[in-house]
Amino acid sequence: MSKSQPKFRRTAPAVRREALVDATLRCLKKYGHDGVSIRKISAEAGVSIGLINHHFPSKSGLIAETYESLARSLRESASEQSSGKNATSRERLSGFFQASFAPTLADPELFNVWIVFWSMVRHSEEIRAVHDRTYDDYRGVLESLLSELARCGDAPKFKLRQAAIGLSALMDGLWVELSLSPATVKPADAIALCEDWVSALCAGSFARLLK
Amino acid sequence: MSKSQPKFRRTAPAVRREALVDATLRCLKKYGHDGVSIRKISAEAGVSIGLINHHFPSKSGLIAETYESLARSLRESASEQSSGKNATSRERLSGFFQASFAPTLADPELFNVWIVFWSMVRHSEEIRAVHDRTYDDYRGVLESLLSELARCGDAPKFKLRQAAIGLSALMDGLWVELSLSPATVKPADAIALCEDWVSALCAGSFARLLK
DNA sequence: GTTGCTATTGTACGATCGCTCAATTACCCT
DNA sequence: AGGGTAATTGAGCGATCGTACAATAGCAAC
Repeated sequence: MSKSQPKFRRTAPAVRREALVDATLRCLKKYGHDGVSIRKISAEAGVSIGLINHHFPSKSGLIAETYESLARSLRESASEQSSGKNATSRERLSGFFQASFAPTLADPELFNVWIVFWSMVRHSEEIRAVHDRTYDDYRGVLESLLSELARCGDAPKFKLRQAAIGLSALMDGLWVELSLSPATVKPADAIALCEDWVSALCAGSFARLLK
Repeated sequence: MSKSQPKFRRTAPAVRREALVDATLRCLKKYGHDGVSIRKISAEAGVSIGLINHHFPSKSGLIAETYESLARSLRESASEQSSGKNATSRERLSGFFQASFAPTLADPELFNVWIVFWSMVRHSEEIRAVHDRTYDDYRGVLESLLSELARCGDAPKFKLRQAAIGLSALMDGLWVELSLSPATVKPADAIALCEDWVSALCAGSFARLLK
């Protein structure tokens, strides 16, 4: 009966915070909205109930940080597939679509996590701030990809921001349908619809987007 | 001190159930996910805690019926604006867009209600059944509107189902963005993007949708 | 006026919730 | 080796949750 094992291990706050954020993400995937629970998250992380409030001011603070972390992770995953050096702007967009609707990102579990964040935007100031930043960044990525189209002469001049709003809406909507109705909508359908949308943009078929 | 007022009034089950469904909808609008509470709903309806479980087998049964009721209501609202007798198929689609993004339907409160339903699709069999039925109906309305386009010769032959999936995704996504980022996306933008999408469809610019 | 049916009430129960805080103890530093 | 720091624990608080169930009472039928 020697004291071979310490009861717990002290960890640098930054590391612990990240571990708690990871556990939160796993909980949201597993339980959906019911996963937003200090008790479930601490159990998932293998720590005591009290530790979370030592590292985070409140539950919503932890959720907000998880939102921020996941958004960054997804943005990086999708972006790295659209950053080929020797690719045309159109090919980069295709890569972005492929990555966005690959099983890793178009995952029903991830959708459920996102739903939890969306449901908190209206009532939590912290979450809304993260959402606004996240959505700006996302639209910015799309604007950047679309602006290359116009610059390379592949498309007529169009209203960049409105186009990005439209494309992000199309992608978001397809992502929702993929997650909620996987039997009806397939990833290949989603990609085809996005490709067609870009083709129509290049063809100048979106009259109200031209300038 | 005469017993002028009865303590409560007995009501036909069908009427009471409808009143409870209405109260549930008001609660979801007010409190979002926190509104999914027997106590809050019964307070909103002005009845006792126990009455709900007398008329509904469980909480999720009540939510499912509220989902069904709201979906029907929204579908009817949007459809009646697209049923002009002396309208072209294109005009009917425009009416559908106008109605769908009017303040009454593109309401952040309604979005929050919808989010609650979406968040329950994965873990509740009852809710999933309602979702599947609802989404089929919605896509059916769009397919019907789009099929007129082709029939009237306003558009080349295209894959009806895929087109409906694409248009419903675009509309859903725009509806999400309108609700979550009302400062960035305006109803007029949403309508314009939908109109452009239909125009591109009529122009045959969606190569992957043609057949 | 009386009876019967049942819609309705409201208490009770056990579970879970977020958060607090004093006690504990792992680990770095000298 | 031993002391100081602070990461960690876990019991406890008050609140809320969904559901069960026995008691109550509105209302229609006779």
